Order: sequence, then structure tokens, then C-alpha cells
Amino acid sequence: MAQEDLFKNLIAHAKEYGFVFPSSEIYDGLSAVYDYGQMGVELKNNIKNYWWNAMVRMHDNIVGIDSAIFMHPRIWEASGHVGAFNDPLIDNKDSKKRYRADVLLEDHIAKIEDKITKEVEKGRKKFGDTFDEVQFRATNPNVLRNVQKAAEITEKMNTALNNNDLEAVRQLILDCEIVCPISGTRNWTDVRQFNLMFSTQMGSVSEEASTLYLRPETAQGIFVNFLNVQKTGRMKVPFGIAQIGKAFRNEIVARQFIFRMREFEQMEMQFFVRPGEEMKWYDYWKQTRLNWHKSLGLGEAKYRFHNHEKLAHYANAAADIEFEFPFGFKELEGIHSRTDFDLSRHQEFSGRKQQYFDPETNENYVPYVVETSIGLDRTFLAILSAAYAEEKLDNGEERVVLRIPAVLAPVKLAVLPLVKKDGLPEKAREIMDALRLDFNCQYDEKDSIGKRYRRQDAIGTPFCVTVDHDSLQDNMVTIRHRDSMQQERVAIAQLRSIIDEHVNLRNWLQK
RNA sequence: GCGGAAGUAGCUCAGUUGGUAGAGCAUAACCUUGCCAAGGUUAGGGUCGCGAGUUCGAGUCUCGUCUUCCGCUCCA
Repeated sequence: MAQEDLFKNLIAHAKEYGFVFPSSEIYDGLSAVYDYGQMGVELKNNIKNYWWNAMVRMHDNIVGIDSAIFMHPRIWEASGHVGAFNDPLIDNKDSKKRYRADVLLEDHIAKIEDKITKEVEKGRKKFGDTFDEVQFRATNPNVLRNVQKAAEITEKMNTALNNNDLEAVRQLILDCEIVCPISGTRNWTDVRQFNLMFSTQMGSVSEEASTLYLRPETAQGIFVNFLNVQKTGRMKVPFGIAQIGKAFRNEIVARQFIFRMREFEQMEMQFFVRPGEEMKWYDYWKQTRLNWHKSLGLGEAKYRFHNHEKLAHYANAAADIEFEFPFGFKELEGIHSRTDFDLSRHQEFSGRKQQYFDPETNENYVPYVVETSIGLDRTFLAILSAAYAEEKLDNGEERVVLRIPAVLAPVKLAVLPLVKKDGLPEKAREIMDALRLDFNCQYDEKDSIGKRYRRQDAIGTPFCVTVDHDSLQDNMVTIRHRDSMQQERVAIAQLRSIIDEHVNLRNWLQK
């Protein structure tokens, strides 16, 4: 089956079995917002738990926090989001393509610089050994003209962008005679500003103070609490602060199911290190985080690194861990070396020192930061899409099964009486009551046993326990495994340890 | 936001030149069966995305609008 069809079926399956519902559906839905259903919330909580334990509990020097979504507006000026998240966009009316206006201009400037380079190369060929590049650049009229042109455009562009003068940006694009690479025309729309942060009002005090942003990333909540945690937790560099929480971005286009949403959840860890040691830790966390993903057993070939060539304003090294979704390899997690950008900026904007006294070196410094930032909803989708399978069985029948890693499965076991009479339901209830605090269990007595197995397959339950007439005599039951469909006969008294073996965090995180 | 496609039951979809809504699966009850979805009987569930217009009459025709999917930009 084609990947697109499989993805469509997966979305339908996610809704049909209570994993993900479109938000506000009875009111026609809300664009790119989704709700997690009764199965989805279990899976999501299990993912959070798996990550939290791997990061916080497995590392002596990592602790967690939970910071508020509302934060002081100045934080977003310091972080650069007020500036960097304002993209001036322009559309070409003929090709219907959208571009960032500043990128169009920068490309144009780059082309002029290419011309200069070519002119210099021409000169080099012409004069051979006697060629003096500095002299050439200072005298050649073509070079001089282009250098001046590039400088002029750059200056105009910066002025216009800094003044937020969108009309001037558009005029500059027209003056430069920039054409759309697709249509080749200069039929441009107005330049419009898109702010990717959601804003809201708090209280009714002074006007500037009342506009708040919904945080576009959870990281800043960690940075502004850096000293609180360091001092109260007596933390020593290197150490990390982890957080799971919602973030909000007013994406122009949010799409591909829960892959890109306007309200989403991140699992982030900021690791504070000595300046100069950041690359060592950057490499360490790249590998450590990749291993975490691989530990889920979804298939190692589904992951790859993508190293960033173009770095964000805060980073000196950045890589993505990409996952092979049904719609291709896409970013799942980002590992960024953020330098001391954030803490220094907060130091500057708040006027409070954000320094750490290192008792080993007797130095005061602003720590460098290595960030691991993973999309929870994307991880959810990665697991679901890797787990979803439409299988043809030996007997010619088909089954839909979610091969969710047992440690993350929403329901760990189903307890099923073979028939709903002769005291089997009572026996099954007894078993379920003994296990329900250890594992999330389901009881089902409706329909044939085969049908019930398939229902459990559809929600990814790794184990089904079937109670039959013999069970009443010998206290043995049948365990049926989701993936292999194999069955084995075990003592009821052993159920807890058998299932625990497969679903507990110890065995997953230590392998 | 722009272009393309599509919205009918929980899911997948029929619905003729306009004549007051159907199927399969799913769900619930009872019976039957007794280890891999397929037996019987019955029941519940839809103002056909929403709003106007044309018409005696609109799921069907026209316009608007909302939402979803696929491309363009951005990102976790």
C-alpha cells in the first residue's frame, strides 16, 4: 500500500480507537488542534514518563522543573523571539509562491557578490602572476560598482527591517528588480508581517505590561530559573534542568496531523557546561539522545542525524534527529549548542548576574548550554506510525495491529474469560483485580475470543490473558502475545512477574 | 495566506435527469459458539460541514463560509 494511504488509515485508526480526535469537532473543528483520547493520553503519559526517567532519574546531575506558560514579556525580547519570530513575507501573484522578503534580498545580495568574485577571477586570469587582488578590487570599475550596490541594498534592507517599514522592504525588492525564481515575474504582493507568537492580555494595568505571549518554547522557563535551581539544588556544573510542557506557535501553515500543531508539547533539557567544553557535551548528548530513541526498538534505520549548516541566532552547533515518518524523514528532536547566548541576554535584559562560581577552577562565568529538545506529539506520531501495521495472516485474514513498545502501550494486558458463563467471568475479574494497580488492564467478555484478541491488537495491548474451564481447576491461564500471536500456559501466580519483565522501565532503560 | 482535491452514521463509502437518506463494518441487548474478527434475532445512531439563493420540492443546482487533505514558507 502507498505510504499516503497508510498514513490516512493511521489517522482514521487513531480516531476510531480513541487515540487522537480533531479538536472541537462538533463545532467543525479547529485548524491544526487535536485532542488526545482515552488511549492517546495513556500513550502520551507513558512517553513522558519514559523520557523523564531516562533524563532525570538516570542522571545524578539532572533535575526537573515545571515553569509557567505565562512569562514576563521582556523574556521574549531577551531570547530574540520578538525579533526572530517576526518574518516579513511576500507572495508572487503569478507563481503563488511565498517567500521571506529578507531572504529574497539576501539572495539578491549574494548574487551581486558572486559577480564581484567572477570579475576578480577574470582579472586573475588576465594578469596572471602579476595580479594584485587588493589593487584590483580598489580600482576595477565593475567591482567598485557592485560593491557599492551590495552595500547600498544591505543598508537599505537593514534600515527598513529595523524600522519595521514593510512598504520600504517591498519597494527595495521592486527596485532591485528581483524576480520570482518560479514564475520569473515581478508581480509581488505587499509585504506582511507574521508574528509566530500568540499574545493575550493580562489584567488591566499599564498598556505595555498587559500584553503577554504564550511561550513559543519551554527553554526560557529553564533559563530564567537557572540560578534558582542551581542554588537551591546545590547543583554543580555540568548539570541539567529538564522540563515537559506546552508551547505555542502561530504557524502560518500547521499540518500533517499532529506533526505540526499550533499548540504542542515539548520535552526539553538544558545542560549547563563550562565554556569551551560545550562541543564535548554536544557530541555526548547527540549520541545519548539517539540511543534513547533506538531503545524503543522501532527500527534503527528509521533514525538519522541532520547537521545544520545554517545556524539559528543562538547556536554554534546544531543537529536534528530525524525520523522516517510516512511522509518522509522529518525532525523529531533538536540538539543545539546554544552557547551562553540565552543566559547572557537575560543577564543583560534583567540586570541580574547569571553567573556560576566554579569551585574547581575558582572562576565566575556564564555557563554554556547544550539543549536537547524533543517534540512529544511528534514522538507520539513516530511511535504510532512505526507501530501501525496492516497484516495478512497465514489463514488469509487480515489484522490491524499496533506494535507499540510494551513499556509504552496504553493497556498492558486484557483479561478475557473464554466464555461468559460457568464462573469464568468471576475468575477473570479476580485476576484483573489482583493486577490492576500494577498494570493498566482491560476486561472484555463480549464476542468470540478471536475477535477480542483483534480488538486488543488494534490498541496495541501486548498481552491477553485468557481464562478457561481448566483455569478453575489448575489456576493456569493462557497468555497470548500481541506480536507473535503465540500462546503459552502459565500459572496465575506468575502473571505479575512475567508481564512486569516486559513492561517495566528497568528493563527498557538499562538495556 | 495562495493553488488543487474533498466534506453524507463511530469507520469506509453508495445515493440516478432535483422528489423527505442507504450499505458493509463497528456499537448495544439476548441467544448460540468455545483460543485468533465472518452464527441468529433485535435495537440505537444522520436537520447529508454550516448559511443563504433558485425551486412546489435541494444530499443533488448556484453563491458564500468553515474544516480537512496535498504543495509553497517556518519549525519541536
